[in-house]
Amino acid sequence: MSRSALNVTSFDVARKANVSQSSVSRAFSPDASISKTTREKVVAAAKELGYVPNMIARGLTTRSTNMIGIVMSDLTNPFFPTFLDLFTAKLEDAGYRALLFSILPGDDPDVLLAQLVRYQVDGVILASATFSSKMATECRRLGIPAVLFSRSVQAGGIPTVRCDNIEGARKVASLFLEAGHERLAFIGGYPEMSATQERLTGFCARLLEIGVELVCQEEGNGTYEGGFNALRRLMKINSPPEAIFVSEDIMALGAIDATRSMPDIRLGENLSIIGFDNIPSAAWAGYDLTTIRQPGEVMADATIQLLMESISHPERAARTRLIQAEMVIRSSARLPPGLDRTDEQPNSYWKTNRNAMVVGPEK
Amino acid sequence: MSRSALNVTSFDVARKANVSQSSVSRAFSPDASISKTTREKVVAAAKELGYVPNMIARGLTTRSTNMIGIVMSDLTNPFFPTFLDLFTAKLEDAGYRALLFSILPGDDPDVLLAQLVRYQVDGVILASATFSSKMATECRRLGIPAVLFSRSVQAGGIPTVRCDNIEGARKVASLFLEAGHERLAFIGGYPEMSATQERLTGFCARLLEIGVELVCQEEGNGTYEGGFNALRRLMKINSPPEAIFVSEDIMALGAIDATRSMPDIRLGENLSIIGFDNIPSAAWAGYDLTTIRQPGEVMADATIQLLMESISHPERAARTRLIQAEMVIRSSARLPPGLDRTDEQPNSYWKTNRNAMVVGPEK
DNA sequence: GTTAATTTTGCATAATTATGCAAATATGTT
DNA sequence: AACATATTTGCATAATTATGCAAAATTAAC
Repeated sequence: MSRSALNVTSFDVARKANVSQSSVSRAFSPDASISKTTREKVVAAAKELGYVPNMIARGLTTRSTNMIGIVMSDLTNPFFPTFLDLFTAKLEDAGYRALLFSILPGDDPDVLLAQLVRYQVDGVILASATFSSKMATECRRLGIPAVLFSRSVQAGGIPTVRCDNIEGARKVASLFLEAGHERLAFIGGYPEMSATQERLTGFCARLLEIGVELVCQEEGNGTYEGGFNALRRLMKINSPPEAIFVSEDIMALGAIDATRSMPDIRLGENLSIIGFDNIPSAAWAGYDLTTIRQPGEVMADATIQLLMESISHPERAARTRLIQAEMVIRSSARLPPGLDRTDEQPNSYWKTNRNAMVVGPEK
Repeated sequence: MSRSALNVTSFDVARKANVSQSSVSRAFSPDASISKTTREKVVAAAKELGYVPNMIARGLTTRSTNMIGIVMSDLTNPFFPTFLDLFTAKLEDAGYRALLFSILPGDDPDVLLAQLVRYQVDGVILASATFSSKMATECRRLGIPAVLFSRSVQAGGIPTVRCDNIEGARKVASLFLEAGHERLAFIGGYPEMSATQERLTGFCARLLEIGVELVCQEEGNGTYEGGFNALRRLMKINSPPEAIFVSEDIMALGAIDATRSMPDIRLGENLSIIGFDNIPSAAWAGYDLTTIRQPGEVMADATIQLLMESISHPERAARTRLIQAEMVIRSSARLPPGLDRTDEQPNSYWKTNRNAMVVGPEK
C-alpha cells in the first residue's frame, strides 16, 4: 500500500489508457512520434495513477542518466559553495541532476572514478583542488565528457573554464606599484594548485617588468587560519612588506584579522592587502577587501555550456574559456595618488570597469 | 574504441573467466553464495577488462540505487555547506551517493518530488528552509524514507534531527540577564522557519520567567545584509536595546558590522550580541561572536543514522534526535560580573562546558 | 565407498523503458 | 472514391544485473 505510487509502471498506465506500453513511453519523450490525442490520454491516465517515468530504466536503454558528477574538495572555502549552487541550478534548468562527490586529500581517485562509471553519469565537472589532473585524463581515456573548472592542466584535450589568473595578478601588481608601494609580498594557497602558481607567476612577471623584486612569500594553505598565520610571519621579518597580494580571499580575510592586533598597521594606508575571488564576505564592512573578482554567473554558464557541447559532440576539439577577471576596488589597499574608489582611471593598467566598482555582495 | 571501458558487461567478464553471468553478479555482491576460487577468477577477469558493475542495471532489479537525495535551499548561508560536506562524506562511507537538489523560493515542490521518485533514491535528507514540511509528508505518503534536518514540522511521523533551539535560546536570555542587561531585542530569520520560531519562543519564555519584556524585534531574512539593516533599524528607536539575540550567525555578523560605524557602541561592553549556529566565521578575530553552537559532527551522524534506520526498518516508528546546543563564549557579549571567558560558572543557567569554551574554528 | 547434507553453479526470467520495423490509421491529391 | 503519402500505433526485443530454482559439485558422515 504505502509504496504504491512508486511502483506504477508504464504498463499500468498503458492498460488504463487503452494503449500500448510503447505509446506511454512515447508520450513522455519530447519529440517522439505520437498524436496529440493519445499523448493527452496517456498523460491523464499517468496523472491519475501518479506515474512518473523511471529514470533508472530509461538510463538502461538510452545509456544516458541525465546525471552530472560534480567533484569538489573544499566546501569550507566559500568560493566553492557559491559555484555549487550555480551549477546545480543551471544543470537542473538544462534537465540534469547533480551527483555530488566530496573528495578528501587522502582519497583514492580511482575509487571515485569507478563510482562515476558505475552510475553512468553523462558528464563530470571537475572542481577539486586535488586529483583534477589525473581525473581529467582518466575521464578522457574512458570517454566521459568532463570539464575542468578553475584549474588548468598540462595534458591538453580537456575543456577548461578558468579566469585569467595571470592577468588578474598583473593588475594587482600594477595597482600596488602605482600606489607607490615598494616592498611587496605574496601569500599563496596550495603550491600544487595551478591557480596559485599562475597568480604568483602573473604577479612576479609584472613586478619584473618594472624592476621590482618580491620581498617575501608565504604559504597560507587556502584557509583563513593559514592566511592569519602567514601574515604574522611576514610582519615579523626585518623591514616587513607594505603591500601583500593574497592569492585567495579566504586567506586575505585571515590576514586582515591578523593585522587587528598590530597597533601600527593602518590597512589601506601603510599596509595594502589585495585578495582574489571576491567571495561574499570580502564585501563585508569588517573587511572591505579589494580583490579580483571571478565572475560567478559567467564562469558557471561557460562551464555548463562547454559540458553540454562536450556531451553532444564528443568528437569536437576541446575548447578553453578564459574568463576576464576584474578588480573590485574597496578599502584594504591604498589607491594611486589623486584617485578615490569611485574614480575611473582609463589609462591605468589595472583599470576596472564601473560594474566592478559596485561594492557589496553580488546577487 | 573510446568508450570501450564503459561498455564492458558482466557477460564479457563471464566469458573471459569461463563462468556464467550469474557468477559474475555474485562475485560483486558481498554476501552472495559463491566460492572463493570463482570470486577470485572473476575479480581478476573484471580487473583486466576494466569492468565495474553498472548501478543503473542493478538499481532496476533491486529497486535500490544507493543514492540519497539531499534537498537544500540556501547554500549561501555558510551553515549549510558545512553540513553538505559532512553528509556527502558520511554517506560515501556508508556506501551511498548524494544526489543534490538546490531549491529556490519560487520552485515547485511537486516537480522536485517527482525527480526524487524518478531517480528512485533510497532516501532523502530534507534540509531546505522552504517546503520541507510539505516534502516530508509527501515522502511519507510515497514511502520514501526521509529525515528532516534542522527543522521541525507539525505533522508527526518523520524522523527529525535538530538541536535544542528552545533551550539554546533560553541560555542566551539567561546570560544577557545575568550580565545585567535590561533592554533586550531579537533579530530573526525567515519567520516561517521553525528554527526562527523556536529560538524566539525560548528566548521570550526565559525573559518572561524573570519578568523582563522584549524591547523590540526585527526581521533579518537570514542574510548578512538583513542582519546589517535590522541592527540599524533597532538602534534608531528611542532608547535602543543593549543586548540583541540574533537567531543566525550570518545575520549576527552583519549586525556587528553595522555597529562599526556607530562611534558610541563598544561591543561586549555597552552592547551585547549573541548569535546561533557557530559558523566558522563566527570565530574570526574581526567578529569573535559569542554564539550557540550546533555540533556539526553529532548532528550529521545522527541524521545519517536515522536515515539508515528508516531505510532498513521503514515500519519502525519515527525517532527524533534533539541535540544539545552549547554556548561558545567569545567577546561580542558582556559577561556576568566577576567572570571572564575562561571561567566556569557551574551554577549558572547558561553554563557551558569546557569544550565549548575553546575558541577558534572547529575541525 | 556410499549416502546424505551442504555448497556452488547455471539456467531462465524479471526489473522498466526505448526503439526499429511493420502494420494500421489518417491525411492529402486528383 | 481511389490512390499515394505521411503519421501513428503496437509488437517484439534490447539494455544490464539480480535471483529463485534445480542441477551439479563438493564436503561430511558413517
